[in-house]
Amino acid sequence: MIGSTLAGMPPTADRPPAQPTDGDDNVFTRLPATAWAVLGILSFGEELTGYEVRRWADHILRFFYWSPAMSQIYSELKRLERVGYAASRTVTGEDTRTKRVYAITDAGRGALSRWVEDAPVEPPVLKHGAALRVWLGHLATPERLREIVAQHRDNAQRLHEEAEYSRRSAADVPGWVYPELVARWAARYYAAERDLAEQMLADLDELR
Amino acid sequence: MIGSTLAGMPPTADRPPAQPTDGDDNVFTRLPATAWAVLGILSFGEELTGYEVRRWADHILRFFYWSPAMSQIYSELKRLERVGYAASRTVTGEDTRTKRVYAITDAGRGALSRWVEDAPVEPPVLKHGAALRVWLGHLATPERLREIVAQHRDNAQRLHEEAEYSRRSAADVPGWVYPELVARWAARYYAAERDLAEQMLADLDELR
DNA sequence: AAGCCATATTCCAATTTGGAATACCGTCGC
DNA sequence: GCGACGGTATTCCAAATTGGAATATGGCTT
Repeated sequence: MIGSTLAGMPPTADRPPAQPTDGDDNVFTRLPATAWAVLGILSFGEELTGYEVRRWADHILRFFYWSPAMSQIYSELKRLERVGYAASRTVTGEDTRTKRVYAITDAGRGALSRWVEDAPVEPPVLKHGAALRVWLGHLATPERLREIVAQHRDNAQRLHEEAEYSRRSAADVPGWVYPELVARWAARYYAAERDLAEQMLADLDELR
Repeated sequence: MIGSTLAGMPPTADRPPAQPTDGDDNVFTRLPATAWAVLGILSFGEELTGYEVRRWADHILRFFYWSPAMSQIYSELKRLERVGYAASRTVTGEDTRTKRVYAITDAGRGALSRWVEDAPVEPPVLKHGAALRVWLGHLATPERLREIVAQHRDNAQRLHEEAEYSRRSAADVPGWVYPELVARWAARYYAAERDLAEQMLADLDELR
């Protein structure tokens, strides 16, 4: 028993529990991608309220990254301020109600740059409900299956158009080459998604 | 004040808080998609341990839905058993160690069928780290940006091949038409993803 | 003035994730 | 036959993340 507890022990016993890893990055740079996304919105230079950050995310980010939860945006902003990557001040116009606006700091810009440059390239996270349900096709009627895929195709088409619209808006703003580029990518992505759905429909029809 | 509390009240006040909605589905059918995914794996008929469920997920599901966390699989299995959609028994071969295997129940199959048939078609959830970073291209060197996208392209190519392999395996199993169909879809999806990355690279080059 | 919509923020309960920890078993080399 | 290693099997815990309700306030209509 004593032998086994000693021998079976993985080599964790001699490590400190928290493990601040390399000297390069301190604890603060270990932020979830969502934090970087929020900071990224701020990196375009404007002072924004949490509400406005959300709208930006709704306009552009949603095509390729995460649909925002209000609560999370606000908590991320607080965290970013806590680690010094963002600074906030309250704005109190006399007739407008007081609100808190956030801006990126130099430290924040530096850290964000480092993240963009250095973070490992991870495969995208995909949760494709329509595909999941076709996978379970043996439990549904062929008609319903078609409907699901057709509706997904229509969703993709709509998103394609919205991304295209977003691309055109970005094209008007000087210095927004990269947002425009990504919007173009997104437009193509959703067009592909639509075509894939169409092919899936054809495959489903062939099954009968 | 009294007037406002009455008038400003959204129409929630007269509803019971839990809201079991329609007579059709009871509280139990309100499960997260992950639960349905796990139940879906069981719906192919075999008795599986949590560990085996995970391997199935790794083989097929990961291409279009969620990469599994062990802990979650086990807790989902427990929940599925609690609501009567799965049943478990312990297996104790004399030389093998005891383990717990789960199987889908009739109630589970019925509920899963209803979910596949009736659940609303929601747009896929996408978290595309590479796109996020290109969007922040103004903070990185063009070289590094290229590297990120190129690496993403290679990832996509690899996933394309793996999905293709998965498709071929599924083709051998009788009754796996739908898994095969979805694997084919996944293979195409990752091929498209690879091509989109290639186009993005071309766009990046044009920028200079 | 009432009602509604957009702005702005907070709170809470779940869900979901990631990963460490803990076993046990087979086998391969020695 | 024993020690190391890798695959099987499960549990636990701390965070991260989500969704949505709740709470305001200002501005615009009607």
